[in-house]
Amino acid sequence: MGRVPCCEKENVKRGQWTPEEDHKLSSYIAQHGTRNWRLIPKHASLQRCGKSCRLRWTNYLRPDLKHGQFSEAEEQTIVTLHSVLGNRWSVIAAQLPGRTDNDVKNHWNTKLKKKLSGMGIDPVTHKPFSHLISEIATTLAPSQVPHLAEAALGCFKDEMLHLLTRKRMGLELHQFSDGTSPVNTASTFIKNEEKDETIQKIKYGLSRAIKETDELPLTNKNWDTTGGTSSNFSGAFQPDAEFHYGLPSLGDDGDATPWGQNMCTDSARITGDRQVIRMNKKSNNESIEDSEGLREAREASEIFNAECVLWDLQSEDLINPIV
DNA sequence: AACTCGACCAACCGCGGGCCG
DNA sequence: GCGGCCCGCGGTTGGTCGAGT
Repeated sequence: MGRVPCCEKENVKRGQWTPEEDHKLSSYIAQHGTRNWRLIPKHASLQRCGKSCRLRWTNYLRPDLKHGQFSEAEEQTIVTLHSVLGNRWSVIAAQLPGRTDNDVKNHWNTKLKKKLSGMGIDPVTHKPFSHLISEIATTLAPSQVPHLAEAALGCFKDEMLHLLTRKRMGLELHQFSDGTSPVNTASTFIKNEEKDETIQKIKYGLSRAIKETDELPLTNKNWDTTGGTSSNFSGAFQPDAEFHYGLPSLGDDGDATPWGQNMCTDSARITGDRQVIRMNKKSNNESIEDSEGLREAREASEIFNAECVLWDLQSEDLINPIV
């Protein structure tokens, strides 16, 4: 049995709200409150369904809403809470006065996810991508290991490019040690003609790293999963000096957090938001899950990651209690 | 100048839970 | 206990704008 529609679709206007409609709704709510959304459009002479009125009010017209840019503090709060709560946007928004769940969700999907990816952090688990690779690698059968490099290239391209360009970025970032954000992104430092070479280096380095790791005794294959937020993947990832890059210690000790720094890489910036999501889904489904055993690895990884978050969350920091 | 493409965000959709008769 | 209604939530879509070509 289908759900009963919230209103008759025929006589209901949809799409963008006009200033007149906004005014009608605001005036009505100012006088009568928001007791029954189904009746509000009728009483306010609006050809909208109650649901649309409720959304318009809660997401846009409410007088206590903030409409400007998210501050760095707000962004950090979102990321911190998301690492604990996941996509519970309403709970996260409750900690940010003047922000709606829709605001938070949109900001996350359009900005913060890419920001984290550009910093080499998986926005789902809030762990460095390299952590995930290392965990997957430790669970693979030797015959499966050769496929990891290719799969990882698809899934963690941003991370790899970030690692490979970090030296140059580091030089540039030092110029902004006063806390201001650098304008240029990592990609700025990669000339187009260098990219092919870079990818070849990634392939080579990753393959060698995996190969060497596979030859290690089992007890040495765990590349630090002790809960630190910096990754020791670089420890295994050093087939030669040129490939010895460490991840920054992102926010775990309260400093050196490159939060205000736009570290998105090319692939994160030039791809449309919806396409990013679809690409990620595709690569997850086709590259990782196609390889049996990798799925188990991912599940194990999720269990592991559930216990670790990037930023410690103190309950006294919260505005509203989280249930 | 025209076109394309990505970023952004408002709005929609459908589901689930709570309340009430 | 059941069904209908309302509301809140999270995922998704579509329109608009601006930058790049």
